[in-house]
Amino acid sequence: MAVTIKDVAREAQVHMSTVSRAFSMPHRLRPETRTRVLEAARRLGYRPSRVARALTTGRTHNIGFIVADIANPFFPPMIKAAEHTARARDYHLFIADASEDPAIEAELVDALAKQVDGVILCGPRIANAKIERLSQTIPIALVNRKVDGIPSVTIDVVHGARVAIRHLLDLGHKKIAYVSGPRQSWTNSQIRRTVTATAGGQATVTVLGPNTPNEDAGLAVAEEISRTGVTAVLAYNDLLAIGVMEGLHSLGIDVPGDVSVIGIDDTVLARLARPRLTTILVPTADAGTAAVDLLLQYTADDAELGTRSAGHISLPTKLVTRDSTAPPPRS
Amino acid sequence: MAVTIKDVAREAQVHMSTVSRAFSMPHRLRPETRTRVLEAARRLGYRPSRVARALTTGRTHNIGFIVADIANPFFPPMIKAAEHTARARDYHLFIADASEDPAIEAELVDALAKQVDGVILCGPRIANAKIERLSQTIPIALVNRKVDGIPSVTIDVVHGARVAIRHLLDLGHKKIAYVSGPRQSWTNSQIRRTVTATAGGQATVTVLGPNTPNEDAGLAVAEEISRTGVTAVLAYNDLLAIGVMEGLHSLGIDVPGDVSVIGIDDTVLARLARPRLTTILVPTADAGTAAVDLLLQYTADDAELGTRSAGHISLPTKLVTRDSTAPPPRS
DNA sequence: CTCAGGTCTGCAAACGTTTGCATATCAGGC
DNA sequence: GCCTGATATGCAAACGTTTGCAGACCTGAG
Repeated sequence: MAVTIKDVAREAQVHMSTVSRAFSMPHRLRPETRTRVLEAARRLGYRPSRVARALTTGRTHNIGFIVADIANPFFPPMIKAAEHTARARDYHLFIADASEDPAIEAELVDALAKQVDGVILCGPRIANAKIERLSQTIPIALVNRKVDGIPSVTIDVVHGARVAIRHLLDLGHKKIAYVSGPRQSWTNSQIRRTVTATAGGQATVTVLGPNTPNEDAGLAVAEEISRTGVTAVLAYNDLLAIGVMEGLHSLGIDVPGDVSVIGIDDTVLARLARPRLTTILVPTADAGTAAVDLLLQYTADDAELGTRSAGHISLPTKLVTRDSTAPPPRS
Repeated sequence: MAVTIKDVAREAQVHMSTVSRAFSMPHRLRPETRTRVLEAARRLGYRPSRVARALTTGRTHNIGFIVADIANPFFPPMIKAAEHTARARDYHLFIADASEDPAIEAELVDALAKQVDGVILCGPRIANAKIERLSQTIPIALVNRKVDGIPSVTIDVVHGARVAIRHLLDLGHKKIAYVSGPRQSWTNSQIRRTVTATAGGQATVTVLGPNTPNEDAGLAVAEEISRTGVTAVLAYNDLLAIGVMEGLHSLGIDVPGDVSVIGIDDTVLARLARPRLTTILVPTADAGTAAVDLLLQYTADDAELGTRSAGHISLPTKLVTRDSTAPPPRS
């Protein structure tokens, strides 16, 4: 039914293989033949079947993109950027949502493996060992996780967290809470460590969590925050931070008058929330683009010869000061 | 390198075809043989190649999902729901972002056509005629557009808009503006028509636009709003509404004191914005699920026999009253 | 014991490409 | 006019499945 290479061959009075070459190695054809073929193809509306092509070449020109939660506003800009760069390189993107579940995530990699040239794991929740095992099967690139020998783009959240905490210290806060994210998140442990290290002797740090990184969890943790008596909160992401703000508000606690709140990611929400959320800007779109390029470069290297070079890119962060932070109340 | 059906056949001492049948028609095998094959497959970690399978069966078990703008918070919940239901039916989802551009959208359908069983167009920007033409090539399902003979899920935005306008009329507004969305949006024209019809003689309606449905466009249109002297605004979506609110705010115009604002979609943003945005709830996740099911049902019908039944589903909307609407100022 | 009918499994073609190899064509040097 | 060496195109196998067809085997009835 669909028009195949054979139809074009007949139309252009050449062999299939010539048609094939007209697309994949045009310079090997006599100009005259080439245009005749291309013309015939155009007339018939021929599009090569990527499926058939994949079967012989072993390259699907597809990429799998697995995220922890599509609905988390952190991801869409990244997905969008990744899709655009992939398309510019003539690749298509499979997308899959792992629902913050390591088992689903691993299963998705396996399920996709046979029809993609590589997989990008965004904010993976699976263990390093498992990632290493999976990457023997299929090229993998990582966002927000660093594993030796595997291409990855990380975000310099250590710097971000340090700046955030310094900002709070400068304002005079002595009791700070870190509202932790998911246990399996690499970013989360990076932040936690940085927070305590940076606060040093200058402030006490309470860690609350782990939490699912959404607004509801933030709401739920607000009560605990009020009990600890801290005057400032850094949250794993904007969603949690916003939940915390709502929660505190409904407890009659003023932000930033009584408690300062800082988020991470600088999603759309941060600008919209009231008070406008002070947060750490994370270049998610750049991360998406970089991940695709890193993966493609990795797959282009010759695996047989073991010449694969796992690139690594680190993206900068910066503090965006808005209205949710202020000096602690004097008491 | 990857383990194929042949390896399993050798391991289980049967012919390839038997292995194939062990997966696709297990009941046709002697139980003993079946378990022997399945066991061998498990031991070798065999996964059938969807690519090869697609070549013979003509079914890829993939769906293309094309949206106008991934970063628009209207879409992620829909994508998420679509991906989950697709997966539950053993399908994978290609995602593509058309950047609000009809030409790109059409090109994406063509590009994807050869490796999917069908395409879902969300908020298509292409003309009906073009959609009809494309759907001869490949099964298409529509979200937020209705075309004869093509499965679609629409959202009862007519009801939503009517209720929104009545709400404004009830509050006593006499001069209302509709901040229009993209020209090619079907939803947009539905709303515009409903707004003027509902306002009837009770209020004057000014239409502002068309606009790209994002915050910046809303911001830009605020000035024009203040010039028209309207006391209430309905916007094509939450993004525009929020932009409008910001814009009005920076012009020193109070919402809802001076001007009431209503959005559409009830995205996360609506709850977060200050004042909290009155808006029309749209069940996006349901739409995603329904679209996948409609499409699969449509592709399952036998095209040769012309027995395809294009299902149509309409989803209800409702008004969510928050803080951005109030009676007009008495002057 | 034979044979019909059913159940199970092997055989090989087909799906739409790509690609190494073989063949045909051609230009140019002698 | 013949040979050499490109250059251009055809040929056919291969990629990993599925599936219609056919052969092998078995059961039970006559």
